[in-house]
Amino acid sequence: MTANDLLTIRDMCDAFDVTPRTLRFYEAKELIFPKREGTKRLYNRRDRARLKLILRGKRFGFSLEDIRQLLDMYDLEGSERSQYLRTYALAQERLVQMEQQRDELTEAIAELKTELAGGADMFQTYSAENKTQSAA
Amino acid sequence: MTANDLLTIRDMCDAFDVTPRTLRFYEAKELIFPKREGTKRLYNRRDRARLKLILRGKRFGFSLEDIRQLLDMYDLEGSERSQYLRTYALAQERLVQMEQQRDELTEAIAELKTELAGGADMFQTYSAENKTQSAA
DNA sequence: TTGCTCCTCACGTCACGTGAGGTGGC
DNA sequence: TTGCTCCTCACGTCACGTGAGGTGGC
Repeated sequence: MTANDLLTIRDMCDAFDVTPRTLRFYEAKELIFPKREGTKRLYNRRDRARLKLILRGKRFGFSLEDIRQLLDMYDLEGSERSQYLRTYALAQERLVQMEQQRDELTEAIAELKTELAGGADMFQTYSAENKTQSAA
Repeated sequence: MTANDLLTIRDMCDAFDVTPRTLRFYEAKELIFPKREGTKRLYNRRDRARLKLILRGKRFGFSLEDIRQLLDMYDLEGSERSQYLRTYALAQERLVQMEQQRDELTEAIAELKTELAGGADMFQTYSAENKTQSAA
């Protein structure tokens, strides 16, 4: 089972493209629990699975606290059904927020493009008003 | 010139949908400079123009420090040409970043939708792996 | 006197970044 | 002994939120 060997913090950083500080921070927030060999951290297959989910949750915009609770829920292995419903509801909420965020971004992009294309810059109006006022 | 009358902090909050704390924060960061009547702040037409630009800059994803520098540039009214080029360059950079951000969001949305549609939840894989490991 | 709005600290939040200073094993 | 990697505080960052405690004018 070579897939279960232990990785150092450096290995983890290279594999998941995160900093050591990030891994230590997630541990302080009780999201991952690597073993220790003396003072050094060692990450096994389970730690890697958790980190993968953490990073995925982040991409969806969940807070670390939300992610921790979801992870804990599944560790307890309580009622599968209620867990599923809770996760589903949270995911739905997030989806709506993400779509709204995307729409706002799309709008802002269009706005900025229009200004750039028009040869106008962001502060044209302000600059003009400023002069009008000075002249008044 | 009724457009130049002075607004209280409350008026400003209502007009721009921000909190008093936000206005005081922007002032501490030297982005706006309302007059004082005793201890109370009073915002004139120019303060309003600046706030409008600040909020617009934020929508484009500029940091408050970036916005402050852009605002200062136009207050100095130096070389119009160089100012324009600088603003244009910054806007171009931001546009690229915004489009990238939008693409990432769009991807994440699609991913989350797929999972929700498949009846799978975010943690299905983890839950399954966890059991496999327990059983091993 | 009571309420309301305004004010100034100043600590808290979120997800880390960034030194400072120290240890372990090749 | 020198280097490299790892470690633990602990303060800094960004854009505010959130009380605590106090003042002014109707």
